[in-house]
Amino acid sequence: MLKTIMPILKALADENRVRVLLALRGGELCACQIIELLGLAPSTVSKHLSILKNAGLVDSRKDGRWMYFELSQERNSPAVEAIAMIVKQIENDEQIEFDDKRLKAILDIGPETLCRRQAESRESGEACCPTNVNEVIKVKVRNN
Amino acid sequence: MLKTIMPILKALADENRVRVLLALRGGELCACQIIELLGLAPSTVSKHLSILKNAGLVDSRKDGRWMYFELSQERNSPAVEAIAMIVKQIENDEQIEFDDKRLKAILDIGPETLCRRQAESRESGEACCPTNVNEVIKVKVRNN
DNA sequence: TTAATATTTCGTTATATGGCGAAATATAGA
DNA sequence: TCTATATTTCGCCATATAACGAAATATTAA
Repeated sequence: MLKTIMPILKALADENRVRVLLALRGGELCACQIIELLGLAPSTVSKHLSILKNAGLVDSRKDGRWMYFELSQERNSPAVEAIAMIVKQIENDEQIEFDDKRLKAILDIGPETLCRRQAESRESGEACCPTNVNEVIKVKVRNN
Repeated sequence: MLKTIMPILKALADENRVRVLLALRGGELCACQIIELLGLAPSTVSKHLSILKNAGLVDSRKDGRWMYFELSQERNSPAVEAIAMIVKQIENDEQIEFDDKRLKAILDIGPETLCRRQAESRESGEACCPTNVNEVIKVKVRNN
């Protein structure tokens, strides 16, 4: 049905949302972990996650103060088919490999420490670390 | 690669462009036939077609004054995989069945007659016939 | 060559979308 | 209960996008 697949296709039309879906390949993530991965404001990431959820691409569960998101598990749904199609095409992508590495580091910290650090950096007004390959390249160029 | 699939995903995020892709299931179509199907201005449709082409979703060939568009035939390309995913999910859609019926009628006319009629209706300022199911429903409601 | 015409390009406008910060909400812990 | 805090909602702004009509382009036919 067009009416069900259009929200899915619209949700997939943003690079940051696609990065979220691919980050969730390895299993569920807490909102603060996704915020850290993308390096965007919490309110922005929350909006992205609600778009993914409304399209049926992700499910969420609440655990105390933390919200966890995972890829939709609904078998043969248009959403799951769409995710599979993207995952199949995304091999050897520089940005995604970069995300995967950062994600490992983020997962090592654990949500509590991560959230505390995020709160500190917000208060101090410090810039976030680069979260996509282009930014890294820019930083490199600037340092030359 | 994100850099190649993002243009594809962005191209798919518009309902009119998805309708074009599905209309092309049955084989190539002339620009004027697609214009008639969507009921949009030629310049608008031309833009949609260039977006589909730049994303690798359709190919085009020129035959005199006519431009023909067809689904990309590149085996195992991300674009073709994406189209296959959509076609698989789109069974029994009201809008698409409606488009398929209109398309048959449009194909019966032939490009020459069709283009002449389009030129006439542009000069006279006449409204196009409804080209999506919602418009048909609206017209019905208005006539009650 | 000139006129007609199918399509594209360009400029404009209205709406949609992505981003942020501030405020609201909900929950854990003191 | 009161405070801290993880997330969402809201309001705003800047940019992106879809639509149109007019003008440009390319090709056929006279």
